[in-house]
Amino acid sequence: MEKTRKITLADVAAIADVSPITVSRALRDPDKVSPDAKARIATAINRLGYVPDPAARALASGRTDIVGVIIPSVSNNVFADVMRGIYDSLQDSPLGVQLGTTRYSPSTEEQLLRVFLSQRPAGLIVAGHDQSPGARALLQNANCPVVQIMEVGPPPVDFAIGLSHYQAARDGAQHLLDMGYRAPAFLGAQMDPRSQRRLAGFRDCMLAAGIGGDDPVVTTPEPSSVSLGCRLFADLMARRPHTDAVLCNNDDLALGVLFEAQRRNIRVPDQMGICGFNDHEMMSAAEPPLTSVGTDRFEMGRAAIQQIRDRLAGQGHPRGHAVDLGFRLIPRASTARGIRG
Amino acid sequence: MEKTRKITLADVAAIADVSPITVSRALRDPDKVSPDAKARIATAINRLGYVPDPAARALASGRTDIVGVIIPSVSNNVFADVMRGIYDSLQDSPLGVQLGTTRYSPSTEEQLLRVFLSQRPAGLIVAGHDQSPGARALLQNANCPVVQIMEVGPPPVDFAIGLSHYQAARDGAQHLLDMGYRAPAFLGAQMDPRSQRRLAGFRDCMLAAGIGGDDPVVTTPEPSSVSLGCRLFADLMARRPHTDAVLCNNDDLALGVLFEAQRRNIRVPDQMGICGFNDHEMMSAAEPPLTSVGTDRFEMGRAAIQQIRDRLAGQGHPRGHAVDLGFRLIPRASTARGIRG
DNA sequence: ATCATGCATGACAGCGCTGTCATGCGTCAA
DNA sequence: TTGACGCATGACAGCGCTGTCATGCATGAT
Repeated sequence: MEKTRKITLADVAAIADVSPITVSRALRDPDKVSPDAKARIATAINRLGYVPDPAARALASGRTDIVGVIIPSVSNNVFADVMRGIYDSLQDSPLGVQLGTTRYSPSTEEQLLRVFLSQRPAGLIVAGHDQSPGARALLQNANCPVVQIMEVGPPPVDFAIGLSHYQAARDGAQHLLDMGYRAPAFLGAQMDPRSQRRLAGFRDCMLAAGIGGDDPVVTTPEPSSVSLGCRLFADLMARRPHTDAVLCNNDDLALGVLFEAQRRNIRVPDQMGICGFNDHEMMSAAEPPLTSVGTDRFEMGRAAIQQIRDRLAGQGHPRGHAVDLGFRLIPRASTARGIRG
Repeated sequence: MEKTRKITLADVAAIADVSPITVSRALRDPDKVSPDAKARIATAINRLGYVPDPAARALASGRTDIVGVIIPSVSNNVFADVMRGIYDSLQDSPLGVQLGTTRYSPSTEEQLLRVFLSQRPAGLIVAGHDQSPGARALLQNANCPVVQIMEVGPPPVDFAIGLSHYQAARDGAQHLLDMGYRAPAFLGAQMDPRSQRRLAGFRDCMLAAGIGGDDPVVTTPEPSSVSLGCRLFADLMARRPHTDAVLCNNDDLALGVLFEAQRRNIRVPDQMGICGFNDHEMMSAAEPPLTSVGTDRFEMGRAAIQQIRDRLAGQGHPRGHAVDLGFRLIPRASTARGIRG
């Protein structure tokens, strides 16, 4: 295979009969170049198939067009929706995404942050507010917009968009009580900080209602899955047979609970109420349709990129601002006790 | 906020009392530096918190540590598993991932490829073999390992790992016939090239069995979802009430079919057999558990990165090689007609 | 006629690192 | 003792681009 020499700005400049710097300007700031020169440059670029070298650009300008995205895990399908939002609002922008995963480890997160920052990113998107002190310091001093997604509550480093997981779970739990359930339990897998706060919301709701005594909580460090929902529900019923409803930390678990209940001929919603979290698309399709606390993951991703784009354009939300997207309890048949369909 | 000057190799070198080039070597090729110098350099790096500048490195060396990954869409949860495999085998490597999505458009793919290649990536992972001629030429001349994932069959540009979607679907269809179903249908959403080949496998199986006449295929350009599975199944039953089994193009659709069947009191598997594709984790958890054609998406991602790492180390599969991971039909209750559980 | 002004363009240096070649020194066989 | 060799280290130039400042020229006000 023939090794073709790399095509540079200078090659384009020679053909277009201008200086390299004019070509550079034509690409980055076309208004500053005469229409005539622009046309010649465009022709030359096409003819040569010139593509700018991002490394050289980054070195010379001290900036890149890369947005660093740091999430705990790609398998968690909450983040799949966030990523969709991110890619959606990346349309028609020169920005690219570099994705890193922390595997729920704060030290990995800090290290990743250090690597990403060394590339002088155009922006940074991180999940949550629970960084290590070192990571937080890095974010604080980052020379680019920083967006914390998923959650609002603690003061943001720069800008945050998300919801109160505590309140969302508390409302979900309250819904179970409102529907007449008297012994709700909580099912959770891989309890990241946001899950912890959801659990706290559940606990406070029960406390406020004067329901307590035994421990209605089953969690595990395993990653979430539908099968895990089946198993956790089985454990729960073995340990606490009088349970009449479950608030699940996510929709996968809720689906697993539904299947396991079907297997055991436990009638949903009459004998067992089920409420999920996030309102994944499948919840409405299930039989019976499953109640869930809806969150807008897509919008979190979309708005995060939008904020970065706005900031780069000198606009956007000011530093320290947070947007609470809220949540929506979506009551469905799985918690409609006593209501005949 | 105080603007701290960037820490460079030269700063580290000054403190460690060596020349910058020795620091550079200590980082990239430690065997070539004396233990004594290495120790001093390590101390200096820690003290200063030095992090190399990837842009400068890329410009000087003509290479980066970025692997470009080009997939159709992040929402397709097949790719979530692939990404898990990719991140898993990225552990303990200096490589990073830049992710691009084609949104199923060959021209977007070609453009993305051009952008990625301009960064001189360490490797490239692309989904499938159906690139535009231009994109294919770019891959052919890429100055890095190229891995085509998901599918094997056509000769790879460099290295390919995947399976025969035609054969996998054909076996799935044959399984339905083997279980005694006589009027199977095919349900598909967003028919990308791999889905097309699965459909072909289904059709050829039916043809070979002498089953035909009406058109047992329902597809749509919409992206796949569980709810869509419900709707497509409803359409199918309206149009072709004698259908007694469905081969679904993926597991989401299969789950939707199960729910819709439950809603209509259609007994699975006796009145309706259901077979999914990919064998997502939830299939075994469903009630009844759902038959599926299992594929190893995780391994595709894992092996793709491994191949790139091996190549960079001067090893790995030779150019032109392909690895067929195969598939496994996982028969479960959803197609166990006449067998009482 | 004169000069400040704005516009299009260009010259120059340098971003932080690495490829290449060169150097100094100790070691070992003849 | 001599020269060849391997090892650790260094000097130099340059990767492709952009920030900064400078230049040349036409315009319109004075």
